[in-house]
Amino acid sequence: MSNQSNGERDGTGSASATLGRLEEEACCEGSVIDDRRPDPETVANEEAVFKALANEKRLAVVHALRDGELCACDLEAVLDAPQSTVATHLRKLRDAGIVRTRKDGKWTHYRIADTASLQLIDLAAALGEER
Amino acid sequence: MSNQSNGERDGTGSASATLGRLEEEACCEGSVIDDRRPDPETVANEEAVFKALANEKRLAVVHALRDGELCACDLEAVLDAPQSTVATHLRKLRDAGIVRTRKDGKWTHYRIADTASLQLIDLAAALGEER
DNA sequence: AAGTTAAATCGAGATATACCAATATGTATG
DNA sequence: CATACATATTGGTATATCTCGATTTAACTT
Repeated sequence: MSNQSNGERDGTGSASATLGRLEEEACCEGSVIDDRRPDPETVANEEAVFKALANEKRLAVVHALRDGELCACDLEAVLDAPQSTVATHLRKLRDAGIVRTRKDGKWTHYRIADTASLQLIDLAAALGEER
Repeated sequence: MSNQSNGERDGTGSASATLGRLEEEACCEGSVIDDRRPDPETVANEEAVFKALANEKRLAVVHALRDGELCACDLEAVLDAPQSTVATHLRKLRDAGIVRTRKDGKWTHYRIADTASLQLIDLAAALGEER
């Protein structure tokens, strides 16, 4: 596991390398920092997706939709929660682009928008197990 | 209220099934529901992972660690936030199993625990874009 | 041991999210 | 158009999470 037996030199390098002895006195360089800052827009996208899925009930909805679309009333039964609560969660999943809706008369059918969401969830489950 | 019409066939005449025409009068079956309920433990695992990543600063940390481990002080600089704030976020990532630590004297080095986390983030970014 | 630095933890106020009853909107049907 | 039903939205409260100064713990250094 750990890895990092590696031995990469931690980047202190530079002048200290010339002396070599006791160069352990440097940790925070300052040069690294700028390079490691991620693109804010990318992070915002990721955050939106993760927030949408960071909830027990919304995850249960996505799981329920794995085998095909369901109407809101079915999902209400699956979650066993008040109608307004379920509707709010569905709204958030929709806003996040995780699910799409199909209107059929007075019913609204929900389905997974992109199978990538399912991959995402499977990955998270795997990661979560080995905690 | 919730429940209400529930699953019983709405009394329009149970015989409707025999005719079959205009059988669009049924949406919530009741049979579907039980089959579609996910395993609570699985959902809990997924939720823990998604919660850990559903935060701008913690995502920035994971991104920063893509290219290799960094010490807490480096991450403090990356996030540009007070030390205690950063430490709290790192604690959460550690509790969630997203990162691991290596103690080196007075420094603590953080690294990604499992590259699956990176896949996870890439998937989320892709999903987030096409919103 | 006293002083210094890195990092973790604590405590409390600020912000966000979840929950759900009540209400509103939309769509059929009599 | 009155009624019933499916779903969406609203508003207020409960709960959770974020933030950060202050404090503590731990590992050096002199």
